[in-house]
Parts: sequence; C-alpha cells; structure tokens
Amino acid sequence: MKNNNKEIAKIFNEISGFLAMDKVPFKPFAYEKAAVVLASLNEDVSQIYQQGGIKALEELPGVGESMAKKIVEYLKTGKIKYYQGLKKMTPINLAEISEVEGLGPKKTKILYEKLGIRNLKELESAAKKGKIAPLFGFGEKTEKNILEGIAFTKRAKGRFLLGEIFPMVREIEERLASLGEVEKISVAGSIRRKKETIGDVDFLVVTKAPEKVMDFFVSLPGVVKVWGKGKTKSSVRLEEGFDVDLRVVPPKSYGAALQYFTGSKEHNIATRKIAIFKNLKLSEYGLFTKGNKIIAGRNEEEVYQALEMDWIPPELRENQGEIEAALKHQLPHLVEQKEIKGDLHCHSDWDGGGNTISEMAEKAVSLGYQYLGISDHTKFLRIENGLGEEELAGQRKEIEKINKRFQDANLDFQLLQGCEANILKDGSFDIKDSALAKLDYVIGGIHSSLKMAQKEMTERMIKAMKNPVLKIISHPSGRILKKRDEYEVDFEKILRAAKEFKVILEINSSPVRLDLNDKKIKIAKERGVKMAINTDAHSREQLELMEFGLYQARRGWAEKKDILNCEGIKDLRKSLK
DNA sequence: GCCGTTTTCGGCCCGACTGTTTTCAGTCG
Repeated sequence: MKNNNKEIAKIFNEISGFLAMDKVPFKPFAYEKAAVVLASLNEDVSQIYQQGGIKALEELPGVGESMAKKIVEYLKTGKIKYYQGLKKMTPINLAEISEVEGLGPKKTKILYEKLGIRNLKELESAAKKGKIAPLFGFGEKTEKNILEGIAFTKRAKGRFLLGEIFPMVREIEERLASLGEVEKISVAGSIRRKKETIGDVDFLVVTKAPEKVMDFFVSLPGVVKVWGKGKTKSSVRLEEGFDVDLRVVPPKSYGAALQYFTGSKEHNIATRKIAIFKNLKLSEYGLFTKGNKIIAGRNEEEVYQALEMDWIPPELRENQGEIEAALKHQLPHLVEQKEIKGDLHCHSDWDGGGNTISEMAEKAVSLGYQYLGISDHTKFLRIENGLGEEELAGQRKEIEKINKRFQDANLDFQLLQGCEANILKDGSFDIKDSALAKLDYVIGGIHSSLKMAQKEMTERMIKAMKNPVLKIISHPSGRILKKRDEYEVDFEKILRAAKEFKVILEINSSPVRLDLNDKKIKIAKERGVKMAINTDAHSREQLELMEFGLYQARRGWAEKKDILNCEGIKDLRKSLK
C-alpha cells in the first residue's frame, strides 16, 4: 500500500526547494523534473529496482546516477541522508509552506532568516501580527495574499482528492472481494457519488463470517491505527491519513444500507419524505410498511422501485432535481466511459511531457480511442518548452508520419494536431493566429494574470473566444483543488459567448483541477453549451485519468450529446471545422 | 544533476506578470 514513488517525489520536490533557496543553479530544475517523472509512474520504483537493479532506475527519464542512488538508499533505509542534511541546515516545513500560493523557496528562506518562520502556524501568526509587510522585499499586498492563501489551504484541509484515494479504495475492495466469505461488497459514501474531495471511506459487505472479514480488514497493509473492531462495524486509519469504515449488513438490508450510506444526506432526506408520503418508512434496514413489514431492501433497485422511482446513479444523488426526474422517469442517460471516443488535450515530449507522440498514440489505441489530439503548450510557457511557429510546423510533419503508419497498418486511429495556446492579459494569443490556423484545432488556456478583476477577466476570455481560431477553452475556471480558488469571471457571460461563437468548454480530468466542476457542467448543459472531457495528460499513464473527468461530467448530468469527444472521428472533424 | 541527430562536457531554466526594492527579484505555469 505504501507509495514509494509519491514519497520520493515529495522528497525530491523538497530538495529542489532547498537548493533553490540557496540559488543553486540548474539542480532544482533537475530534481523537480525527476519528481514529476516518479509521481506519474505506474510501477512502483521498488519493483523497477527489484527487476532491473540500479541500471533500470537510471533508465528513467530525468533520473541519473546520483538520483538513482538516492532512490535505492530510500528503498533500503527509508531515508535519504542528503535530504536530511539539507533539512537540518534549514529546518523549514517546505512542503507545507509551499502550499501557500505566492510563496516560493526564496521568500520562505527570508521569512525563516528574519522571523524564524518554519511552518504554516508560525507563518500565519507572523502575518496576522503584521510582521511580514515591513520586511525588505515584502509589503502590504504580499502579507494579505499570504493570509488569504493560508485561509484557503485550511478550508480544504482534512479532505482528500478523489483521484488520490480512488486507487487505494479499489485495491481494498479487490482484496476484500477476493475473500471467499465476502458475498457482496460495495463502497458507499461520497466516493460512490464520485465527489471531487472525500472525507472518509465506507464499505458495506454481506458475509456469513463477519469475524474473519473484520480480522482481515483491520490487518490490511497500510493500516496504522484501529479505531474500533466489532461484529458489524470496524474503523481503521490508513497511513495516508484517511479513515476507512467497514460495515457488515444482513442480505435483506444490503440495498437499503447501500442507499442510506451512499447519501447524500440531502438526497436521503428527500427520499425518506417520498416514503412517508406513501405511508412507508425508509431506513438503512429497509423500506417498511406502517405495520413494520419489510417490502424492499435487498438491493437498491427494489428500494427505488417500491417508491415508484427509477434507480438513480450515485453521481446524481445530491437532491439537485434527481428525485423529481426519477419520479417522472426522466433521468438523463449519463455519459459513459465506452462512449468516449478520444482525448483532445494531452502533451508530448515536444513541450516537455513524459512521452513521445508515438507512445501517447499507442496508449490511446490501447484505450480503444479513435483519435488523440496532441495539444502541446505554445511558446509563452517556455519552462514546459512551449512550441513556436516553426516547431508546430515540424510537429505537423511528425504527426502525419505517424498517422501514415496507422493507416498502413489499417488501424482505425488518427492523431490530430492541436495546441494549448496562452490567452494573454489582453485576450490575444502568445503565438501568431496564422500559425494557429494551420492546426486541426486550438485550445486556449489562461496561465498568467490569474487575479484580474471580474470584468477584465471576463472581457479577456470573451475576446479570445471571438477569435475564430479558438475551439476549446481549457480548465475554464482555473481552480487548483486545495490550493487555489477559481479566477473571477462572469460565468453566465462566458456561457453566452461559448454558445454564440461555438466554443467548447473543457472538463479537465486532472484530479487537482476537475474544471469545469459538476455545478458548472450542469449549468453549461442547460444553456446548451458543448463540452469536451480531456485529461491534460503530460505522460501516457495520465491518459487514464479520463475516468475522473467523466465522473465529474456525470455529476453534472452530462449526456453523450453534450460531450464533443463522444463524437466519432468523422463528426469530430466536422465539428472542429 | 541530467543529458547527448550540436555532445561525455557544457549546456540547461523561458516569459508574463506582480509587487515593490523606482529598475528588478520572485513566482508561476
């Protein structure tokens, strides 16, 4: 269960920060790059090491002799001496402080040297006392930004990203399901509803051997604490910091319990009201008549059916109209994974991504896609090695070459060439429109000047949308979960412009973005604005993140017809024209 | 510290933007 890749990536990121503090040239970038590679790896480094030794580690892009040694040291001892030495010299909780938007290594170091600030708590106290503004290089605004950043970090605390937790939940579910004694199992709660952030995890099982199942549960790998262990309920904490509950329920109540523990609370209250109206009583034990005779409970379908409702997909259970729709048998047919025909936003090694165009394409083929749009950054984002006019032309040739290969192999798959151009402060792009017009499509994204006032930001986006080369707006609200709020923009105006100028809004699948979010997706759908679910993958593994964008789309009531990349290649090409 | 259709050494890490130190360092993507 322990995730070596993430742990080492975290340490490398901190090393990068410590080195940046001392203005060490180039090394910070090298460590950062390696951290990104490690974090996006599918296979655990311990496996790579076991199979291929230190040589195999050095094969990883961005990892050389020195870092490979450090990885081995970590695998063998759980520590990296070099890192501990740096931390000793400057005992700052860098990971914690860097969470605050606007604070980097240099400023953090000054704060430590002048005010002795080592962590978030000390930072907040100093900012509140007004000690930061008078420092050389700081000021009123910086202090205010720091306080706002801390407040934001705090609000998000205690909740985990769906994308962080989901793989672990799947693993636990598989382990439990593999026990012969477990007859039925499901995860419930906000995970089943696919909420973007999760408080804790609930599992329900049906079993004839509860003791054995509970014993197995509390000794799962990764369990660091057992809060309680009983016949019907046990709770544990995993080393990642979140709690998991396991409940054993009788078969005749399984559906009612699943319905109850899936929530949301608001959905349950509304459902119970329907039961009361029908002179029935709904609880986690079942649906009962006034005479306490059980009439449903074995599965969810029969519970909803007995209430004369259609079964409601968990993603919709937020009491946002799904109850009424289920009563009228008018629930939407939510978009499904198998309806996704391709991905229109991913990055190749041309702009610093982890894999070549060929490798990305092969992965897309293995996912069953008909097409993949390569959309590398344009020149402004040089750190990501953004492409200029000539490079785009060169990339075009490369893509045509690869497409030829697929064609010769008689494969029903095509690469498209797009790009992710930057919408600058004035609403223009960072690259000539004439170069953009040569591509199959253009994605526009905001990556700078995020703190503009609402009116200016709205005008900036609409100006970009009016540009006929623009087809898709990437991550339209700009939030980073647990880190940064959305930028200020008049969303209704954006929707009107999207409709008028036929611009597609992206549903970005990255677990830290999920942008548009569920609420905005629902409004966009109601306004008749089309969307595209994209991964924004920077490596081939990240193409698998599509499921998280899909969940968000489903939470926003999106159907196949609302999603651009549910179109087959022919229709898509027409739509992109 | 990594990497090599410029290379085993000498490049790499750019541009927009912000806030603040009135000319530029730090941050972000």
